[in-house]
Amino acid sequence: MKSQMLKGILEGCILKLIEKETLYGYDIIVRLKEFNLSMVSEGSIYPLLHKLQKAGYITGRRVKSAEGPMRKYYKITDEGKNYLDEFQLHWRELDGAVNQIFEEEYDDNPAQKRI
Amino acid sequence: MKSQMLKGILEGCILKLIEKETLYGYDIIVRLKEFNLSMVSEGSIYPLLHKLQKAGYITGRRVKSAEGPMRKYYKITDEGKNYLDEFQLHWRELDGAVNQIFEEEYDDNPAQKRI
DNA sequence: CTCACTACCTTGCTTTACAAGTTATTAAAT
DNA sequence: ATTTAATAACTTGTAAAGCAAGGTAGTGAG
Repeated sequence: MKSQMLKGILEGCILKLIEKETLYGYDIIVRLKEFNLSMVSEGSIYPLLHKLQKAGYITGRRVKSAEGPMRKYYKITDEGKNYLDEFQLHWRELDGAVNQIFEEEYDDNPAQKRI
Repeated sequence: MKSQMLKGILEGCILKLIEKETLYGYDIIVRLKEFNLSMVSEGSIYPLLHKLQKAGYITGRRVKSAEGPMRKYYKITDEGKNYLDEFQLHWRELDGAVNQIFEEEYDDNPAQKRI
């Protein structure tokens, strides 16, 4: 997947993941990779998490881990939920517009092409 | 629509529009607005067209117009078509990933939630 | 003791997008 | 004749986004 396609969208995705369940940064990276967003790396995620926290969309708290250094768990705020709703609307608009532009023709029977 | 969601995607969209038919910059802006990509403006489009031309993905030629100054019509190249195919693959991946993350639960009957 | 995995963070760079301006042509309105 | 509006292309300066490449540190296995 190309990286420069992600601008702005990554923010919404990690906010959505945090909305579903409280997560820490490293875990978010692992999960995004599971969703085939393979290009996301720590240099993208951690600064974004700090930005979201500064904006008041998430809150973080440090928790000791038995398997490594301390984890910083993030939780979404009410403001964050509002922002996420907005993002979702914008994403749907963008998604619809781009898919409309790239819409395929029905080549197997052009005469009966659907409208 | 929010503007910062567009990074990278705008490029693919205008390349696709040029693939469908030879277009000039001003017309591309009008068409993108018709697709509800209302935030696109000249400051985004013209530099992008120059970048695409420099990369060899499109070629431009100036044509006189009866309704105003000269138009610069752009046509996609074979290289541009290859690049567009790549873009389309990447877009589908991104689209699938994001929609999976934002997938709604089937609240009306959680017990029979689809897999 | 070293290696690998986990976990967080920062610096510096490139790319992207866009607001706000400029210039110029045509046609309609004043 | 002059202003206005629409058309059409372009540039400058700025902000934002993403990421590679580094660093630091804890845990556990070999």
